[in-house]
Amino acid sequence: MPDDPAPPSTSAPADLQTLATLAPVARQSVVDAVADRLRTEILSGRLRPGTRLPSERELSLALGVNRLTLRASLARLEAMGLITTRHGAGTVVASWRERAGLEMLGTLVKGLKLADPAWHDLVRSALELRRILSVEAVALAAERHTPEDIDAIATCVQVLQEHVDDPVAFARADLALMRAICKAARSIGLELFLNTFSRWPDEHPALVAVLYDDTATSVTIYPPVVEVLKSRNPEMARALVRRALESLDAAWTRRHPPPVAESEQAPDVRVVKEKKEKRR
Amino acid sequence: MPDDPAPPSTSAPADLQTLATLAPVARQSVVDAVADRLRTEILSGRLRPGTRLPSERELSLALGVNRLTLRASLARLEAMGLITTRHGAGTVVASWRERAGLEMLGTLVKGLKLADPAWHDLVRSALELRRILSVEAVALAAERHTPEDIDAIATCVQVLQEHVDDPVAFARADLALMRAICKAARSIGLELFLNTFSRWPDEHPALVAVLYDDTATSVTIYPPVVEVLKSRNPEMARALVRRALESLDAAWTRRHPPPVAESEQAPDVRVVKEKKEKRR
DNA sequence: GCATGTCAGGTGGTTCAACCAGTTGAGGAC
DNA sequence: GTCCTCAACTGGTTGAACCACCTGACATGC
Repeated sequence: MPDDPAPPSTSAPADLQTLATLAPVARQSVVDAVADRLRTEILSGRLRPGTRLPSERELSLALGVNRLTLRASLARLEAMGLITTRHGAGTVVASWRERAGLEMLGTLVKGLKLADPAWHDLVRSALELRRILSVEAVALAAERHTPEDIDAIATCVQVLQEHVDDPVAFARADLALMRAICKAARSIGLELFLNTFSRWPDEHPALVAVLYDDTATSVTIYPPVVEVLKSRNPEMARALVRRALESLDAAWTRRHPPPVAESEQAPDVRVVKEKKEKRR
Repeated sequence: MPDDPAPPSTSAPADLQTLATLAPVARQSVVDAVADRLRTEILSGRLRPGTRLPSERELSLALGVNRLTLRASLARLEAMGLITTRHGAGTVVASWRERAGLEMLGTLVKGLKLADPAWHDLVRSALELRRILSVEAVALAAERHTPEDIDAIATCVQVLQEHVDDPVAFARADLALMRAICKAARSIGLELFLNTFSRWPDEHPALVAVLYDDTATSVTIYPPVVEVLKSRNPEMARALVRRALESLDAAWTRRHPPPVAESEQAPDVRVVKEKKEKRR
């Protein structure tokens, strides 16, 4: 290993800097590996919706794993809404655009390169969702919050300001703040919605780093939000947050322009044309 | 069986009416049964977040199923974000309010009675989410739609008007319309968001019937929406849809007033007090 | 000719017993 | 006291076997 960056060869523990930089070892169970493999095949479009998978016995043989292990992978894919299994009938690839949940958004983005126009479309979509969630959560919180809620939110804002230097930590703090606002909005639905994004700092740190690449500007919008919450005026809150986030998102788009200007829609996300009303 | 409603005893096939009324037999696999059982225990609060489950060997013995069957159930619960397993360490109940996805909303509602204040809170939350989704989807669609989108949407509206008499069919058509609008909005995120609700007619028909209990009024709001879409004015679209849905939701709340007026927040959804910032 | 019932072969679902692999904490060596 | 070792847990994986279910081809009856 000639070019490795100085592995500590002493018996003394490595310094903190090294430890912090050290990415956690990517350990993947067999089940994970198989599930990832099949997931990629489906999301990339190589396995089209409606395609029938080989039987579990064949597939397990082909992949070199035990049938029960394969079954665990398939169960995971089914929970994600990527396949449908029927006892005695077989397993078919489902239409993920119609069945998968929001958590698929992060997975989809991860599977694409930065240069891909589809990547940009997905990230734009994610930003839109965040904007929608934030605007409405603040509006509802403006109506329903208690003094305790305001305290919790103010604390979160303070924590946030301490992490301007680290995008991922900033994102985590931002999401903690959003949770406090959703709690103040008294909406379990919004909280569950938020949960989808809460996992992003852990599961997609690279993506989060790109999204929060201007924490210095982001951090300026929060104090006014706290103030407008106190005013208990949902309309004013809505307008303020919308304006702030639209300006943030516009700045982000300027920093990350779509790779191909002339293509109006992403050509690489396979939109499977299907007969409408194929109900049930 | 003395009071059964006239089971057809002739050899001739039953009339269509009877067949249509016949609910599909509720078949549940062992894995489903075990997963449901544990899910209920967790969502009801009898198994608190942080509680460590018995080992798989013990639990499978106690439930009278094979360990592999139990494992399949546990895998399902983990996918739902209700538990966390660590190789060698054990399985602990997770905090579903911080981990579960949006699809848990329907499950939560299903587990409660209509008389429960918590039921009302959850349904209100669901209505809020639908309103948010619809308003923003229409606003984005107003900016980005093509003539083909308008055609598809108009067709959906037509289908919708044919199902005013059947709440569940109406809901299905309403969701098909929403999908068309989300497609016009060019937002995969909104589509995935919508997918959570798309399963409701199949998975929670009773709930859907309660939500869509005034299809006659609902159906009147759609033609203006199509018109405002054509205008390509997102602000006007936003305002129109918001006003329409707020009025619909208010009427629904008048028809279904919260069971206990004085309790400000639902006491029955166990809000587990946890130390903040228990990060990672 | 056509509708109906039967059944073999293939599918996913479940069980069994055994072993592999990671975590934890008590206890011993220093 | 600190550190290492290791036994005794935990979940993860395997193989073979059997059960439950669906499908389509085929025989049967009208």
